[in-house]
Amino acid sequence: MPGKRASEDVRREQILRAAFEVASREGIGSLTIRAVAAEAELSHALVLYHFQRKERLVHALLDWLIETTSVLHVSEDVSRFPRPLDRLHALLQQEMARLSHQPRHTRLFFEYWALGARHEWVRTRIGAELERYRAAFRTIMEELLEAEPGTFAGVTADGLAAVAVSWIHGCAVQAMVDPGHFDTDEYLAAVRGMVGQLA
Amino acid sequence: MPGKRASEDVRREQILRAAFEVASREGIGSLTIRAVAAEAELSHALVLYHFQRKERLVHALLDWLIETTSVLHVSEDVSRFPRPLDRLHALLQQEMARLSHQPRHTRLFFEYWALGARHEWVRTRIGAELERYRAAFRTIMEELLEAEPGTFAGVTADGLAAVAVSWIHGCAVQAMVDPGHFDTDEYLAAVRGMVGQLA
DNA sequence: GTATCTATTGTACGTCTGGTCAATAAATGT
DNA sequence: ACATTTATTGACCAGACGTACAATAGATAC
Repeated sequence: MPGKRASEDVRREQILRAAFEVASREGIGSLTIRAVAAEAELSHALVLYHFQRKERLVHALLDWLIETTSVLHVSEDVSRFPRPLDRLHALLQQEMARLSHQPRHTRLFFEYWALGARHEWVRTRIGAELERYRAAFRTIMEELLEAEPGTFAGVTADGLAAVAVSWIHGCAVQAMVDPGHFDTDEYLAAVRGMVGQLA
Repeated sequence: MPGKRASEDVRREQILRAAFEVASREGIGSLTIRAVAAEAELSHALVLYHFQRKERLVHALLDWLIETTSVLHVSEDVSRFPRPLDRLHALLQQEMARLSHQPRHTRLFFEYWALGARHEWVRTRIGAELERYRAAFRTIMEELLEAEPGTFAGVTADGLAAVAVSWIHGCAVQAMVDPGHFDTDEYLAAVRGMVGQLA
């Protein structure tokens, strides 16, 4: 009674895509082996054949999510600004836009983050990814500190990077809470007002 | 075989406390009627007797969570500052400290927020609470705009309030991601640097 | 004291879950 | 051509789940 065959890689990818569909549509809590199998139009025994235990599927989905989410990248649009402050500005805008344009990825990432409270593997995996994210901001923050030493007395590049990451997350939450009212430009206008010298 | 009796109010409160313990310890996904009953040392049938369906228990827990979480309050410590900018500063610090001192409430609230993506009742309930939160910030933002009209050209009090709420959320996420490194004062020092004129 | 009400319990049912396993057929090697 | 490997499946299991319900005992009314 077996159906058509496929290579290990192809099958795993197919199953992970189905898992993403289920998880982002119905939540990680409703991510069951049978639901994934139904989404992929396979038997649930086959899902277990490729992933052994549910836990491994959940972990593999987090890896897949991180890999397929477009990572933070200091593009040319950002790096062409001569002033570090303008580069930071552009980078923040880019990241706000990116997170609000990949709402399903972002939301699922937040769900995994919540899951991390009770599962160490998830917590460390997400912690590592956030550290990478923070490190990307740290570079631009070091340039900022060097360019305007007087303005940031007693503040480290690490501290600024953490604030930037925190800002992005708060922005992402806001965009998902109130997607109708959320507008990147309007949001940045408020930021400009609050942070003054960036304007 | 029935055990000791209690009034409706006392029993409901007891069950809701047990539900909070279970939900904050093991997550909303693991919030089962039987687990709540075991936590409260009652039969699971009694939990259903008082809440009819699981869905109603989940809703009642969200109400309980919102009611028992210390709400945003402009205390005297905040309102005694003459300059609106200093009041905003103090209010942000107060809220950052509050959220990081009620980590279980805050985390559970975020879990409900994630749940809201798929359950309309949860979404509207949380939306209403966030609106209340935003409204509390709006007052101080209006005073800020009046005091320093030049600095905030084209920015509305609503926009500033949304930014403030977003900031608090980002801060809360950061505090939970990295509770060891998180320090309110250090965080605010970075904020002062970024927002310049607040210092 | 007796009857009524109601908070509480044990039990039972049907469903869904993660996981195991033997059977099967497609692919591969020889 | 035949033997071996392996991807795939349906059937099955034990446990947990939400929910329903009759039975029971504490409280209250009369």
